[in-house]
Amino acid sequence: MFDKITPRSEDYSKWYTQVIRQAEMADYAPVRGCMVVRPYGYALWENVKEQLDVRFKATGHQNAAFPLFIPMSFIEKEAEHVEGFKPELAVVTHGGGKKLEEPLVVRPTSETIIGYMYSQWIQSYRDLPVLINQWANVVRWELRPRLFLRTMEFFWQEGHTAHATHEEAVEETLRILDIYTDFAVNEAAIPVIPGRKSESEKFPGALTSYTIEAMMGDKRALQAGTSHDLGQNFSKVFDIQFLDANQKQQHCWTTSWGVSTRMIGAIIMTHGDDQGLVLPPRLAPTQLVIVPIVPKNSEEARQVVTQTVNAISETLGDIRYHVDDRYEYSPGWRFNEWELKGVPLRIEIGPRDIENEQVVFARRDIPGKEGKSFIPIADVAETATQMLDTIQSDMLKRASEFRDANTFEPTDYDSFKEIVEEGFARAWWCGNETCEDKVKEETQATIRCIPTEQPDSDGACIVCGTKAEEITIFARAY
RNA sequence: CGGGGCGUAGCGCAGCCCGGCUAGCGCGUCUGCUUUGGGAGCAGAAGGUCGGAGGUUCGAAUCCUCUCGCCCCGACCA
Repeated sequence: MFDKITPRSEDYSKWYTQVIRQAEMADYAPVRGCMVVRPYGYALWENVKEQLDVRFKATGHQNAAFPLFIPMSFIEKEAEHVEGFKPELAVVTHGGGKKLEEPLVVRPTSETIIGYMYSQWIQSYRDLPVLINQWANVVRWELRPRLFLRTMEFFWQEGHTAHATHEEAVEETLRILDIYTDFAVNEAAIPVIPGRKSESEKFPGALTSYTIEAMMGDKRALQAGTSHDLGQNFSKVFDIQFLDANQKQQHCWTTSWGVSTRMIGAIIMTHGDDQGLVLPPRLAPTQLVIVPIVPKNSEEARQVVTQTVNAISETLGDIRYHVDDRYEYSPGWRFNEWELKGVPLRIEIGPRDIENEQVVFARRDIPGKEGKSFIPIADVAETATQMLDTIQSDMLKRASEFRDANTFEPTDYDSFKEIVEEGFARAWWCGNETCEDKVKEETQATIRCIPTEQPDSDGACIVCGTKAEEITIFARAY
């Protein structure tokens, strides 16, 4: 049933896979590169979905569903888009036993088919903006899959909007980036850096791509969400036009944005430790687990424990709790199981506690004795609610400190090259692609983003030394 | 596609180099008894087309040929 988990320091990648499988988040499917999201992993994903969905709806978006299949010719319409996605397409050539007239692409993303529909739905400036999101699965033929981070089929939300002006589209793109940042920081307890992608890293077909970048436990970067200003690139090839108030035909300005099941991977790698998962209380499927401890030879003691557990449970209100009364497993076994699964808070209740009218609280984010405390039975509900909040904010604090401690500001290229192996490098960049390529070639690090927040001053490019206007985050990425 | 590793019980592995009795071990499962405050103990039991095909041989998990699949590391990527 259980194996000792490989410590992160020994082999981070092994640790990651073992945690996912042993905590029953996901399993490998019989098809290469595909995964099965198991109930525990899916419950976490549902909480992610819910929190994002609430935010989308609060900003006027509606959900809809578009087809899984896209005519090949659609993908080929936008030059950069084809070039970017062609290598990773899954293509259906046969259907119903016959060769198809035109091959169908299994959607890798839906700008094209949604753009096609928008061209039919939008006639007038009065139809704008169109603000639609879809929760869907998409397929990209990845060469090197990794559970949650990069699977051939993955689940995500993709928002697609159309606007009358570029200003509005930019505003929308940045509004979503704010939503993603807010979600990552306040729900997932992941500190992220919002910013702009470089030309070479942007979405194929976009004018500008924005991203939130996070640092994982092995100090590598992970793109946790993206929001794209598509300009008029898609509206021109799909003919999404409207008549403005001055009776002039104009092309729409469109955006697209997405967060995927990769977010689960980000949560695992930001917070997990050598005991397993550590889930942020706000997203954890189970926030609190109660582990009753009973002696088998005393029916009476057993009943007292059960009654106390029941009484406490009734006071817990909105807390997502679970009582683990599998007495066939020893208490130690159950403790370890819930630690592996990352449940933020555990309550232990045995006869000894009941005598003292108290219970034991154990915080998942502080392993061992330091995370344990005795709480009077009467105060359980109130303390649990407070402690979950504390755990949530402590997790964010810890992750932020870790990131900051591993973010460096090198001043010359030699130290930059060393430092970028060890974490994030914040450095000036002249904006020139040759400098970007040189870094990539010599260090494997890429430009993760040009942060939205910039200092007032100018500087010298870390690579070529010429005048640079923007501070840039370089790092090795997933 | 290049480099590496692995397919033997539900899971993890040994056996293979050097062919030979009935294919082992650990975990899990089932039964019984004892246990329960950090992954319980004892006793018993069930569980196998050795990834697939072909070949060599009196005899193949083991040797040869072909084949399928998966994992890890690189190039591509949310």
